[in-house]
Amino acid sequence: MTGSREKVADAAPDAGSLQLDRFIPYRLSVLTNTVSMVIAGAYEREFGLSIPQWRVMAVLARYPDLSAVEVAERTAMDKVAVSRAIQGLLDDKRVLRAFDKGDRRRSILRLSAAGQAVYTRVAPMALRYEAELLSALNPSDQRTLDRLLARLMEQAKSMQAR
Amino acid sequence: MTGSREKVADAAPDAGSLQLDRFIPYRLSVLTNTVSMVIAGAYEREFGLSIPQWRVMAVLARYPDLSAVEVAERTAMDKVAVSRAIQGLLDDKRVLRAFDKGDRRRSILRLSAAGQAVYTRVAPMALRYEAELLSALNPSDQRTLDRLLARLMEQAKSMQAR
DNA sequence: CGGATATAGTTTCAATTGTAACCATTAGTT
DNA sequence: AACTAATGGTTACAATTGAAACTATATCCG
Repeated sequence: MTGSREKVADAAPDAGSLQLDRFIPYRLSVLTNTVSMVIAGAYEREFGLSIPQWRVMAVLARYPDLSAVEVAERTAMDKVAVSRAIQGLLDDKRVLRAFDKGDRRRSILRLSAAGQAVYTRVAPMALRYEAELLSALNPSDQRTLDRLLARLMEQAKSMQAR
Repeated sequence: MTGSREKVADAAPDAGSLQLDRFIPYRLSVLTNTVSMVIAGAYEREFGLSIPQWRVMAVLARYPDLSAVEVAERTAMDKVAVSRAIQGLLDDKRVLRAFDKGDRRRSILRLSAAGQAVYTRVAPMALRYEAELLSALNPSDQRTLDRLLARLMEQAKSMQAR
């Protein structure tokens, strides 16, 4: 019925045959946005935390006394984003800041008691969301995902380097 | 050596043990951002196209004569983003807009000849980037990725629904 | 018909984000 | 010491994005 003659019809011939909903970068983007919105909504609702703030708290919980640039490295955020997240956390008294004796530019950051308290509640929630997402995959596929993400990240970084 | 007593040490005990760089939503986000930046930079540099504009063109190439909301559905963008992308494409004369006879609210969008010409150059470039990214995986892993993304997207949508 | 409701799309305004410029301090060089 | 360059961090400004309000048209229902 459909294709006996040429010149389009309904499904266009298409340069190199690209279909958006099969295009991996697009699918990654949609997936990430959906996941982020779900989780960010919960952080915000329950704790008044933005995603950047959450990331900063997560690294400070595990590695206290980092400087802002060290936080930036470990969160894949730029230093401006880190500065802003920290400012908010300082305002909310969830982070304490000191400055290095030997190098007075360098800040030394850690969670306050209040920050710790918040963190011990956010972290399990984050892990539950992750677990719920991954529950769509069996354990073997979960390990595979882990591996594929690592490889893709490597490759993406090398593409970025050029 | 390390763990015979409790109460911290250097690597914090951590609520439920969360490590940011092992946290899937974070890794997805970093991967997506990296990939998007690489590709968006190329679209912008070579064609003056934003990612939203590129998405709109991709669906119109394949499905001409959609309305703006139909474009929105097929690009996972909201109607404001679509409206703005289309405005830019109209300004650049890469998209033509007519209005439905029977329902004059409804627009009917398609690529102009110039838009088609651009598209036939962008699409192969997009596919090359995708191929380069995926070249980090063997064919079997590529199929697996496809499957896992589909499952995760399903699950993310169902989480969002609540 | 006339009034409420819904839909397509745009505009407006606020919040978020990115880039560049900017202090302050430290390190290197002569 | 004095000058330059580099580093840590913040600020300022522009661009992007999101949410809500708005216009126009169409539909529903009495």
